[in-house]
This record gives sequence, structure tokens and C-alpha cells, in this order.
Amino acid sequence: MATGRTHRPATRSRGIPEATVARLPLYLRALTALSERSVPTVSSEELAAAAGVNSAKLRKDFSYLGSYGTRGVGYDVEYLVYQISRELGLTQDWPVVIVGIGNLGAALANYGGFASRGFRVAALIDADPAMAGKPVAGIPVQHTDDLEKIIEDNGVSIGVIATPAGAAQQVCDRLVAAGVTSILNFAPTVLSVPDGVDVRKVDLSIELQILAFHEQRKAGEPTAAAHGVAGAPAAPTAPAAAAAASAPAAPAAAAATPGSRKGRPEGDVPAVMPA
Amino acid sequence: MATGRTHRPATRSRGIPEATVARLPLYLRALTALSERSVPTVSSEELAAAAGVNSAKLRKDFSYLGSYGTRGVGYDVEYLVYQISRELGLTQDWPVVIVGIGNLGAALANYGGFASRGFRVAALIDADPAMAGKPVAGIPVQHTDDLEKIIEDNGVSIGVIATPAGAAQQVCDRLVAAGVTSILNFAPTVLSVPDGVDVRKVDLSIELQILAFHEQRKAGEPTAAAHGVAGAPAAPTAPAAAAAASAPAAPAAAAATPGSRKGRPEGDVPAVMPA
DNA sequence: CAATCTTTGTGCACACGTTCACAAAGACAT
DNA sequence: ATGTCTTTGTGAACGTGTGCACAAAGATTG
Repeated sequence: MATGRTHRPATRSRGIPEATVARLPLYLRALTALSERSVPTVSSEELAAAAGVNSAKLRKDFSYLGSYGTRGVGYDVEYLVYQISRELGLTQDWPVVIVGIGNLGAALANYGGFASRGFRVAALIDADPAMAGKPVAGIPVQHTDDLEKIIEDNGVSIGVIATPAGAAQQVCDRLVAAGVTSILNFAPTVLSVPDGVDVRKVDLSIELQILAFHEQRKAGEPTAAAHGVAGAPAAPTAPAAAAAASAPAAPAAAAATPGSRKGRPEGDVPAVMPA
Repeated sequence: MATGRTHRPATRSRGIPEATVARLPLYLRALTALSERSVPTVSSEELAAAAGVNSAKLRKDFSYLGSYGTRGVGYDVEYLVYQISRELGLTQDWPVVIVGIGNLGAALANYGGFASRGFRVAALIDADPAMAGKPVAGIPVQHTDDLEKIIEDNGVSIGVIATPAGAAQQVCDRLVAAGVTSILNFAPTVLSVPDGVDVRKVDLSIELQILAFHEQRKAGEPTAAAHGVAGAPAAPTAPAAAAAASAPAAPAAAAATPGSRKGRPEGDVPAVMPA
């Protein structure tokens, strides 16, 4: 089962650490801003502040690219912009297809930062025949039937999936079969891909849940209240006991809003049931 | 400079590792799917496959929550759904505001996975007076002027920023001042926040650039061609030399599309200039 | 040309995350 | 009840990422 390629074979040759690669775009953005203000050089300290990272980390990151700085001075902005762009492969043109032109897909198609910096929306694809031909962000939507042809004709190697979760795996399979080797997945599903295909996922729901975790922790710490078995149901130690009641837990009321910082009229919350 | 809280003070008490927290939503999703199919129990192996992770990792992750499994059998699905939900704070109701109702903001407001599982869109906020009152996803858009009042009245502690980059920091400051302590940022900027405020960022452009890096690497490895100083300009070792030409490098043509796997008519690519 | 000052590049130690591999727990059959 | 079989929970080894602290490089000044 080749699910998502977990283990990377330790980036070969002059491998740049994954964590560094993930930060390069951040540096590049900060550098581009400096470049536009015609700032000639920048120190690791300044650039690090602009990118929101530690300066030692930044210097180490750059050291993987080579020694592009000048001691006592800093880094040449323009030169560094070029080096990072080259390292990230942004001096090439990357045609991208977006599959699934719903609200999100349309938003992505319109997103400016998308088109800049080497990426070009080569095609918009949707399964709805009614969408076909309708222009979104100035680009006519094409039907899924032509997916393979579109990929090949445009030499697309990066695909963006913005379909509902149910369709994602199928779309993914077709993209991969047609030659796409990098996928940016916005659908809330785990995609299975063969070796050699990269998948990155963007999941709003997951991000929110992570925030909620920390938020709960923050709220629980000061008062040290919500620990232990907060009045909840479910047998203390025996998990199998849950089989008794088919509706196990969650209820106990999708209770009070946590951040009751400022006095808030109680009961005005529609209490949305989770799932 | 409190930029993004880099060092966490080592998650206190019975701290759950950050990496584990980030995976819990993934497990929860897989478990919910099983629950809907009325599957009573699941083994770490099966669940790991569904979530796209290593089974040992999953077991270790669960071990931080306590011992909820039964050896020789596996985990009780319903019970685990509840435990994870509780740990993530999803048994509470989290009102969320979305600021910036452009294409992306509207897409987020309409996003289904957003509303489910404890999160509730409490308000949509935009700076454009023309938007005020106009309903998006059934919720009337309110003006930025009322931001503080909206936050307080609804007890909002989680804010989503979907504004243009230029407005993001300002909006962030106001959200934080009004009491928001968790921010999900879609604007391509580094946000500065005081201690105690969590920021998570979702950046399409960065994700694409990371994919491009790997894509380039894939393309460069087989032929072992594009290494070294690929015909580029710029002085070999002296960075300062770049000061000579104000337009340093990038040119050399925003050249040929990389994935020329299948023979593709050359020159049909509009050659988008990066910056 | 020597002294001083700034800032890079990196060795080292430590923290965090991942994976292996296996003992122990429990289910289940006989 | 005893033995076998499955699957968890975790100790330990390893790999990756982070941050300190400092030597060495080069600019700059007198």
C-alpha cells in the first residue's frame, strides 16, 4: 500500500533539508518585498525578522544553498532572490490545472499570488457539464472528459484538486495516469498515489481543529478546571463497554461557548451539532 | 519582537506532542467514516492505512491520550471518536469570524467541512461598504467598523483572515485587541502577534513552490542535466558583483515547460514572467 | 597597514519526531 | 484451564530540526 509516501529516501546528493525547502518561499517573499523597495543588501537578522524566523536558522538554511553572503555586510538582495528562485525551480514556467471549479476552485483560479512567480493556470476542469465553456477568471472551464488530453497537450505536471472529497481519489488517479507528478489537494481526503508522486494537502478543517485544541488548552489552564473526566458518559476504563450504547458520547450538549471572556448572553448560541 | 512565537515552552503537564495533535483530526475523520458505516472496532493497522500513516506512529499517538485499545482486538470506534473529539475540544461550540469576503472568504463561508464538527461561522466581515448586508452563504456581511463589537457579542476566540496581504496585519491587530486568541491566516504575510496568540497559516503560493522544488528535482535527476551553473548570469563567487546590473538574473528566458514528457508543440507557452 | 567592528557560516548540544521490534495483554479455541 | 494467536503499548535507536555561541571573514576607519 503506497499511501502518501511516508519515508523519503533521505534527499539524495547535495540534499536540502525538507524544513529548509519549506522556508525558502518565505524568504523569497520577504526578499522580493525588499527588492521592490530597492534595498540593496540585508542582514540575516533583518531578513529573519521579516520572515518571522530565527536568524541562526536562516543562516543555516542559506548555507545549504551555498555561501551567498558577505561577512560584515549581509546578503545581496537581488542575487539571493535569483538563487532561491532557481533553487525552487521558479525560473521555469509551471503550467497548473485546477480540477473542481466550485467556490474554492474559482477562488483559487482568481487568486493572484497563484499566477505570479512561475505558475500559470493552464486549465480549469469540472465535472459539471453546465460549467463547460463558462469562463472563470477569464479562463473557460473544460469538462472532465478531456482531462487526459488537457494534461498532455499542456505538459502539466502539477495538479490542484478542489473537488468534493468523494471525487478526489478518482480525479487524482486520472491526473497521475495522465502524467501529473505533483498534487496539491484541497479535498478533505487522504489520497493514495504511487511512488514518485508528491502530494501536499491543505485542509481548513484540520487547521481549525488544531487551533481549537490550543484554544481549549489556553482556556483550561488558568482555571485548571476542565481536566479529568468532565462529567462525560462512557465507562471509565472499559472501552468495549461503549458498544452498549450505540450513541456513545458526544452529546452532553454541544455546550457553552468557551471564550466567555466578556459577559455574553447565554443561550444565544444555536448549538451546532458536530457530525 | 514577538513574531509568531517560535519556541513553545515544552507543552506543559501531560503534554501531547504537537505532531500528534496535528494528526488527531486525521484519525478523527477516518474514524467518523468508519462510524458511519457502523464498524464497531478497528485495528491500528487498518486505521493507520485509512489515515495514511504508519501504524506504530498511530499507536504511539493514541498512547498519549491514554490506553483506549484492547489487545488482540483493536480500538472501539465510537469510544475513540469521542475521546479524540474531547481532546481536540470539539465537544464545545467554537464561533468563528471570517474577515475579508472576497473570492476566498466566500468560498470559506460556503465550505461545508467548516461548519461541521463544532465550528460555527458567527459572522462575515468585510471592509467594502458595498458588501455590507449582502448575504454570503446565508449570512449577511458586516462592516469592519463593527469588528470589535461582533467579536465581543459572540464571544469569538478564533478568527480567519482572508483579506489581501496589505490589510492582514491591521485586521490581525484588531482581532487580537478585541479578544481573539487563535488566528487562521490565508493572507500571504507573516503576522506579528503577542504571546499567547496562536497563528496558523495556509499559503497556496508556498505549497506550490514546495511542489515545484520537488518537481524540478524529479526532472533533474534522471538526466542529471540541470546541475551546476546552468548557463546563468551573475558572477560566480562575488555576490556584491550583482550590484553592477540592477536587473541581476531571472531572465535567460522563463524557459521551456519542464514536463516535456509527451512531445508538446514548442513555443505555445505564453512564458509568464515571475516577479 | 593595523586595529576594530560587524556579520556570516558552522560545530555542537539538545529537543523533537519517527520507526523498529518485542514483551505483555487479552481474545478465542480446544 | 491451557495454549495459541492477535494486537496493543512502549523502550530504545535513530534521524531530523533547532538554537547557541563563537571563530573566521571581510568591511571600515584611522
